[in-house]
Amino acid sequence: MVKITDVARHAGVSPSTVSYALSGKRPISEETRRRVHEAIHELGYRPHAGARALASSRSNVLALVIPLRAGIHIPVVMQFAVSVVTTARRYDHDVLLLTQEEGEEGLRRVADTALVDALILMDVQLHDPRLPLLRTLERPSVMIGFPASSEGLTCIDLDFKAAGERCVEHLAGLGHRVVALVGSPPEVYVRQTAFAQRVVQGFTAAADRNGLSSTVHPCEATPGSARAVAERLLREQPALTGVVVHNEPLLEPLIDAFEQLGLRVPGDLSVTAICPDELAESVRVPVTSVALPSAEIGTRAVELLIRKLGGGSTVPEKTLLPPRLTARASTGPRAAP
Amino acid sequence: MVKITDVARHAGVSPSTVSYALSGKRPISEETRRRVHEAIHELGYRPHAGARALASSRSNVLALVIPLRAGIHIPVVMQFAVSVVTTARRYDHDVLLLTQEEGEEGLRRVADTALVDALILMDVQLHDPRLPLLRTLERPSVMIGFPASSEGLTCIDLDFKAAGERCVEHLAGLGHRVVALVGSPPEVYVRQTAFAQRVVQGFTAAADRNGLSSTVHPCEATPGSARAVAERLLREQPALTGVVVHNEPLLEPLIDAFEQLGLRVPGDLSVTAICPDELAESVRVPVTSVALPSAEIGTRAVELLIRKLGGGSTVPEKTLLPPRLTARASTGPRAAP
DNA sequence: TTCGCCCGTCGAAGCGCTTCGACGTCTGGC
DNA sequence: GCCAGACGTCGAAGCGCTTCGACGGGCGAA
Repeated sequence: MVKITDVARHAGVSPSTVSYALSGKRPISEETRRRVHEAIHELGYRPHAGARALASSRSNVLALVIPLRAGIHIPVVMQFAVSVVTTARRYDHDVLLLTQEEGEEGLRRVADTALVDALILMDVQLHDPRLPLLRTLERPSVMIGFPASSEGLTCIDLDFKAAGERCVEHLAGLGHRVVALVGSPPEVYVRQTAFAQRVVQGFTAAADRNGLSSTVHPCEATPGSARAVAERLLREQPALTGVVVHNEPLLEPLIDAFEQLGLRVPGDLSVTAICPDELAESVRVPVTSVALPSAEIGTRAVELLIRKLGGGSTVPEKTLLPPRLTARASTGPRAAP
Repeated sequence: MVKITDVARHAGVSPSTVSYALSGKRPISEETRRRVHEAIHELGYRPHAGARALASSRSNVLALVIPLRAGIHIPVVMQFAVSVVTTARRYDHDVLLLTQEEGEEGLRRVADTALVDALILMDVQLHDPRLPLLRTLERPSVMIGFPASSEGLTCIDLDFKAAGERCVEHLAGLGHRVVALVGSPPEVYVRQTAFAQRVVQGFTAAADRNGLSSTVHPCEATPGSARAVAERLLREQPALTGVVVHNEPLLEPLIDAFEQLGLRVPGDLSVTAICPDELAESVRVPVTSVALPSAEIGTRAVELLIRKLGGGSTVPEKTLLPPRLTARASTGPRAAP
């Protein structure tokens, strides 16, 4: 293994000079810098990560905790993870993958052993048991999603409340008067996952504000339940003409179910969703949707963390990404009664 | 930060004794071990990962390289990653996540900086450009999938050739004489991804062996192309009664397409697939399938790596998991002509 | 011209851990 | 009863890097 002393000797300087030439933490003459880099290149030198971490108390590794529970859409998690890794690399960091399963002990382990410099958590619940731990940990963290109290923590997410509102307002603007929200599986609400509840809040608030009649239906993510909920909606709200879907796997089956029940989309029924653009576009009838910008959230989360690690500047505790609605083929004006 | 000398002092022993009590690399008396563990617990001691890595030249971290290219089924990748992380933890290792995008440079970086002890690669191609690199790297690796020549490397995967055969034989056993394979998207073959080709080989070989008439159809993973390929199959092979699907996202749409074209599954057409059990069971008509055991492959891959790291025992270069076919509702005997 | 200061570089002191050799103390086999 | 060897522990020497204080030379200000 080639080490920093080898490089130093080869370049005719001291090891500390090599270190400074690499980190830029002290001024080094152009000439010396060049020789050092030449030596590095010729010898194929790579600094030893462990030694570096020990001496600098920075591992340049971020922890990413991914959820693996029921009711979360896997591709979203994956896209998110990829965006975190990609962004981390731009800032010269790597990403350690942890599963939610390891729980608080896992967080404490990677933080306390200095394996990682900072943490990113997904799938935050309203009263997440990890919250107190994160506050005591001496390493910065960013959470995707908002707990009930984010005091002293850093959170980022799509503004799901505004997203729910945005969908309703889009429908209201098209003249729809009776709307329904087909939501995430019941267990997601039971766990009090913040984002699901906020969609409901926004949906309901906007419906009330606009004088619409509205209902909310948590729903399993199976094709069978798509059919069931479609039938139920038509039975209970015969005048229904607008639907908001916040349940990725259900989107396509639900539209199928409505059409099989004789409703044309968007002729008889306008459908809008909160989901990744990619999904909204791949449905048979492209769906008007508020984008779930997982890649952007991932990028922003990493950037927040890097700034926190950089010290100096403080970062905002809350970052809410404004919803962006794209009108597609699945929504249209309410047919004349 | 509490360090090993603190623990040593608190337990009334020397730091080396603490180290040995923890690693078990030298005999320590029961009494001393107890005192050491008490001290560790009372002080909340956690060994510093960097220091440990530096002194022992073992980071206890594995690299996992995930693909993010088109044509691979995301949930499979995710399930795989989760199983790798979970298994790694059982052997006291963590997992660093890399994207294929970083390429060979990424592998070299994490290996040469001693950030990781070993590597797991997914989505291996027949003539994968990373092969020569892996051979020169001084760290062990395991590949998911088989390149053209695996000389000197360690590979593991489902035996896709046997899986293709198994599907055909199941159909042949039910009396079917004309079969078709609906495969992965064309780009997967163009890239010469090993597993896709092996399915074709097995499928064709078994069909020939059994005297069946057969065709192969690479296919995009979009609902539209499901319809298209279904129509084409019926047009070109009117006597078709057996289909093997090796394309996860297409499975459900394809069955839908066949039924919309007036074919009952399994009445008129028997369908079998190579896909995760979970998917096969969630389709409207549960599909007879050869399981894609991503979780098991992940587990086995980690275990191979751990054994390689342990030195001593050598591991097999090739591990082929035998296919396991589960008969479900989508296949039945060929109707009397 | 001289003083002070910045620039560029060096040497040495760790960072917290593992591991090697050494050493005293038992034990058991002959 | 003695020696070989195992057992249990210790001290010290690094692992490869960063960082701190120091220092000589050059420059501008006085």
